[in-house]
Amino acid sequence: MKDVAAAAGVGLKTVSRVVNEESGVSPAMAARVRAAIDALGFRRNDSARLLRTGTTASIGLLLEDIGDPFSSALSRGVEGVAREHGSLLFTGSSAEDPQRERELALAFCARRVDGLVVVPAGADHGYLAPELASGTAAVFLDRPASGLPADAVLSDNAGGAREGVAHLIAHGHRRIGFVGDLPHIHTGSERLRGYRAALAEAGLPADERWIATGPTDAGTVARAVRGMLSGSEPVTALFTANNRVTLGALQYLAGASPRPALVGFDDLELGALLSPGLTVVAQDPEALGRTAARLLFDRLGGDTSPPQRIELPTRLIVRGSGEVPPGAA
Amino acid sequence: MKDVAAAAGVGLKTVSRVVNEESGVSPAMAARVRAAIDALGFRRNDSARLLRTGTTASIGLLLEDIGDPFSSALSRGVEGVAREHGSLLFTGSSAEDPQRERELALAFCARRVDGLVVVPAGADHGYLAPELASGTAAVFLDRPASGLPADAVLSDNAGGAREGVAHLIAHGHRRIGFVGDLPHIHTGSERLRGYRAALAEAGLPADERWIATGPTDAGTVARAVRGMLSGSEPVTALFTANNRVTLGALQYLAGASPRPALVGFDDLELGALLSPGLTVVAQDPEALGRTAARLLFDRLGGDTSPPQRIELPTRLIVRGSGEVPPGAA
DNA sequence: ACCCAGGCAGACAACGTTGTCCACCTTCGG
DNA sequence: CCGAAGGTGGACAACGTTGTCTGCCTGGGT
Repeated sequence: MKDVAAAAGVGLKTVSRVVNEESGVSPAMAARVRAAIDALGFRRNDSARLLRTGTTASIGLLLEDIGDPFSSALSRGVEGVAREHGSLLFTGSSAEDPQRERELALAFCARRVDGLVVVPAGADHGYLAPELASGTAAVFLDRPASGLPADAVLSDNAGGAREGVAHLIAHGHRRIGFVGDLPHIHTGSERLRGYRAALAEAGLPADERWIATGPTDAGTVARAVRGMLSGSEPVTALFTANNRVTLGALQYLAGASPRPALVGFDDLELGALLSPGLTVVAQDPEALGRTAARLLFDRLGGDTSPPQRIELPTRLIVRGSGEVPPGAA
Repeated sequence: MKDVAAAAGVGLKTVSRVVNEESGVSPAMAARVRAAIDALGFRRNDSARLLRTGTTASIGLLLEDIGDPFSSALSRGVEGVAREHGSLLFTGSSAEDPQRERELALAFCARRVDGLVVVPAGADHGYLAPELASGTAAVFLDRPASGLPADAVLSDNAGGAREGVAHLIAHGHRRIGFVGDLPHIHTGSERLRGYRAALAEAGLPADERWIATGPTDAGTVARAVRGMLSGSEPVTALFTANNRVTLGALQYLAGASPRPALVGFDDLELGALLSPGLTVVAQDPEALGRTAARLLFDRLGGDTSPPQRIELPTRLIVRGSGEVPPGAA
């Protein structure tokens, strides 16, 4: 910028004025400065600008795994809103590792992002308290924060799971397996709660042999499903509590006959094209992302009302996998 | 930082030394400084630090659409490598809009990212020349840059398409439709080239009625497929040139009987579970992302060899959709 | 012709950090 | 006991930009 000023034979501040399109510069002078800018290939250094002005026009998005369809849909929602606000987006994946989550969140804060949207992996977010105190906004997404009063945008996990399981019960299933996340993951425990609620409402027992909460890799899921389908009282239906579990179960069950009925939480890209069709409890991850980002920018805009918890409804999409199985009832 | 120095009763530079774990500070003093840091909840401002040191430890990733499974897999690959290098990741989606791509790229550069990984949407990347000249590294991903000598990491689009179409020909198909991207998109035209090559090798004509290159939304794809399946010489097989087209075609064809044979470029999450199974030409998007990011960090590390074009192989995954259809041959 | 007002340009400090340089104090050897 | 060397802490400038303030110059009004 100094070079530009020298080249154009003007003062530093005049160049700044031209770059920022401030009034108070004669057209002739502005043209001369612009010519110098083009000649030198000058670009304003936004880092310095933002250091001076105190804002960064950027937010951090902390996901579980950017490669997962659910995360990437969240991401799309957040990005759209960030764009509307002229904000750039830092993205990072925690891979469900609390330590990694913390490192990334603090790295974002050290860059002085204006705000954070966090899909929490860890169990304690107290480490963010100093950051929030110093003015960084934060909204938690998909799961609430623990140990910190903060905004959260969630799906109706328990309600959705309950509806999905009730759908299976309505079709005559009495022995329904649940395969889901580790219990310390909020969405996993909420969906399990919904599962139990649906069984309780129907007066059915919740046999612990039919409940698997563990890692969601394909192997673990396959073992869990195999276990539930064998023995003296095999399940006739499965409720799979997230997209990875559903996928793992479908892969294991491919070609199995008779295939147990299956209802999954989260829709899959090709869900409608499978035969039999895949009934799911669908979330709208893009809307989740948008809602969280809007809330964040509201906070950045000065909204100081108490922390909110926004719960978005789920939607049961019935695709005909609820047939009464042979031997049920 | 000033406050910390005052609170600890030491000089500014001493605090800096403690924060950066430099030698030359007595343990007692360091402890006193650390106590003050904790008491005040101080965090180093990396923006200022990076302004002073001249690096930013961040790279920009410019995608077509972060919500697309292909893009998000690229993203995962890039993120992993960035993490290894201690770099943070700016992400943005161009939505195939050249203007938007340019805005984002320049915004990243104004933030002085160390480098860019770009999935190009535009036709001319000359606007990046000044940035590259001033030291920003750039690697193009999935499609090459135009009007700029720069590194590119691509899939073997033509070869993969050729293999996929040859597979259909080997199974007796003579009238094979091609549904793909607009011709100005590099991957689209390369895959079309591969399609034509396979036909030519087999001595088959390439009827323009069987070639559709247009937007890839479900409606357009459905219309194209319908057109190819009607008339006096309907196609007996389809080659769908990317994941969105494949999805659109599958949705349109759901329940159609007899379903034409289908080979798609890009694997789908549930591809193996469809019946009939979906044969695809699979790319490895995560490896594409990793390769591009590695190349970028090589450049940042001082590699000044001439621009490279790295082409990753594709892999034909046969899942039994190549049956000889009635009336073919 | 003179004065005042207003528009426009430039000097200067500051954002928060790090690199350079210097000064002090301690300690050890002669 | 003195001198020198080494180790430790602090003052200052600079990174590239913007906000504030001052001052010049021009034009119009009396």
